[in-house]
Amino acid sequence: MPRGLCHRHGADRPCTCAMGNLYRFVEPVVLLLLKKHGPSYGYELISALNDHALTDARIERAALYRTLKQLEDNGYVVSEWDVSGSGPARHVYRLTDSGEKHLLEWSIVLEKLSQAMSNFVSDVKAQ
Amino acid sequence: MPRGLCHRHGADRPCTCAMGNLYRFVEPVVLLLLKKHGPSYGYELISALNDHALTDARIERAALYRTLKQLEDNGYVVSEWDVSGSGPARHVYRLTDSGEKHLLEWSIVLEKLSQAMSNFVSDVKAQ
DNA sequence: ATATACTATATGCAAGTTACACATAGAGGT
DNA sequence: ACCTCTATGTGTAACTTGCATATAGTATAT
Repeated sequence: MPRGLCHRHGADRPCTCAMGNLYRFVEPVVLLLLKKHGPSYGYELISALNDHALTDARIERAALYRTLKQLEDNGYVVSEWDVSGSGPARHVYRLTDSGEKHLLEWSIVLEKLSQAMSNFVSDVKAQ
Repeated sequence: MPRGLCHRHGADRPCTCAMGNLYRFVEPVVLLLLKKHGPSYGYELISALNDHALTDARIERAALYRTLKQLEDNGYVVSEWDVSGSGPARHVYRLTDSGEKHLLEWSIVLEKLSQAMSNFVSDVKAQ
């Protein structure tokens, strides 16, 4: 990061920049974007990702490309090269059935986590 | 972890075990416990921590001791040694004013994150 | 006496993660 | 020739973490 020092938002307000990329939940958001908008590629996903991200941190390109590779290694997406358009070839990823299941699992995990966080916040406010 | 393989819950249900310790939000939960129950020490905190954790993952002792040290390095807690009881000395931590502020910052971050996750879950269900 | 169980704190390390920088390359405009 | 935009990746030092290990005080049973 380096952790604990945010260059983007400064020291004047709390932000999630001190959390790692896993904390930014890149994986589930990519899975959802692929489900909602169909097959896509890194360069296109990066802007959508920053619009739909769960935290206020900017998603690194490097993190996204590595996440996509990892998703493919795990069988959650499959990819092919699109050389039809002009400009550099696009590495296009498509969600698999396994990936859809994985998205639902993420949904369950995040629903519980959301509730737990909400309870935590109430607990803090009650003090 | 190793990430992506949960030995505790098996492969049959989604869990948060594949997330790292940062994901388990050890820091804010420790801060809240110290605020609610007053000064405490690692061995006592570890069980309370596992009861109040935001995720279903077991909090590692090593992670807790390192978190406590880090909190002290950042001025969010101060510590002293309690040698009054029987048994080994206890490293007792107490929340500082700065630590209370930090807890409130965490609360803001987690409130936003909770809402974002909740929206994400609705979005998944809408598909 | 000695074994073992519980309390309590902490470090060592291999494996994994990440923020930032860097490398590569196609196409279009000036 | 040079710049800009599109597009995909890798290199690496610094950091994080899961698991094992080290240390040590006290109590209870054998």
